[in-house]
Amino acid sequence: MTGQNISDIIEAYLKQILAEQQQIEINRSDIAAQFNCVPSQINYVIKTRFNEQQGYWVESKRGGGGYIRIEKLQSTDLDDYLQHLLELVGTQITENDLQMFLQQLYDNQLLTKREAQIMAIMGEHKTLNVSNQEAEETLRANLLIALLNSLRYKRS
Amino acid sequence: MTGQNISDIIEAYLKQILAEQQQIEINRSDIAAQFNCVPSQINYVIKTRFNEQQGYWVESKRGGGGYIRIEKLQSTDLDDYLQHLLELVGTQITENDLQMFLQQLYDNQLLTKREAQIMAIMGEHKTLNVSNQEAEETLRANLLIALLNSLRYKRS
DNA sequence: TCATGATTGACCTTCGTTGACCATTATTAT
DNA sequence: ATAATAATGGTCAACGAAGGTCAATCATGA
Repeated sequence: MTGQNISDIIEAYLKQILAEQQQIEINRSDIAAQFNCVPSQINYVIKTRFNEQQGYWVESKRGGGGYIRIEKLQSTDLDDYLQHLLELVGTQITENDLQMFLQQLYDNQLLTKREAQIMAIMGEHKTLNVSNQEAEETLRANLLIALLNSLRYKRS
Repeated sequence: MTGQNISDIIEAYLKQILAEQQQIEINRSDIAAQFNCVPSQINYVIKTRFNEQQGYWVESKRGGGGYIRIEKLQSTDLDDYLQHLLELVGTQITENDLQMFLQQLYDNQLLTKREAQIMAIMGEHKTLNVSNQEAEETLRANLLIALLNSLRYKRS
């Protein structure tokens, strides 16, 4: 939202295209030149903003005629999709990770905005208020897993 | 009341902007420099004068292009009722207690059926999965308290 | 005096930026 | 064919740029 840094601007640029295109294929050097940054910054943007937790699939090829392709994942089968997310969660997640998952669920209309906000608050550090960080992340993962499972089985 | 100390002055400054703006995004160092104080004083002001109890929502990001965003919340007309519920919660609650609270909230149309269901699942024994029963009930109370507080205000 | 709130600064965590070096693929010269 | 070379993208560690935490200290009013 608040694009002060280059990464945010590049993110916005790519997402604007992806809003209409489903997938995009870029040339790393070109984009880097266009936004006046080093090529590896593109990797940073992709890693932090277009990962699987956020619902994107990335493929690339090196060498002459190389490319980076970013694809917006769309769920054909709901159950497969949720199961896939469940696998991604693992046993521990950070507050930021949770944020990404919730955003994705909202984007895919599996949660309302309010539901996502409530879940975000449930997963906040200050809400959980446990001393041990490991325990906190485990607990947060448990909450998300329970949510995903509930979306899987109890649809109404 | 009137600003004798820097904290009051910074508070007044921010609230004056928020009187017209609904939300404000600041750069901690800039504000600190502007009021000739150390950056951490901004945190102090926010913590003591812009917390959730006082109807504000604060988000921040570190690193390059970081920010602190303060959002003014709109209190609902059911604030008194929610405060009353908050007093009832105490520090620990059982799964059954949680059920009753959620039913109340649903009956009063403060939660949708789905939202209540999600919250119930969050508070389940098997979701929280903590060994100690005291800890479990404390945690469950924390979740409910966070929910009630979030319902007290409306984000725009 | 003493309790409470305000101020300060040392140290920490997170996020973004950069560049050196690496790996893979396509093209061109032999 | 094979070997060099050019054209891509990938990784990673160092550094810089925010904001966060916490405990010590100071100030003030009851």
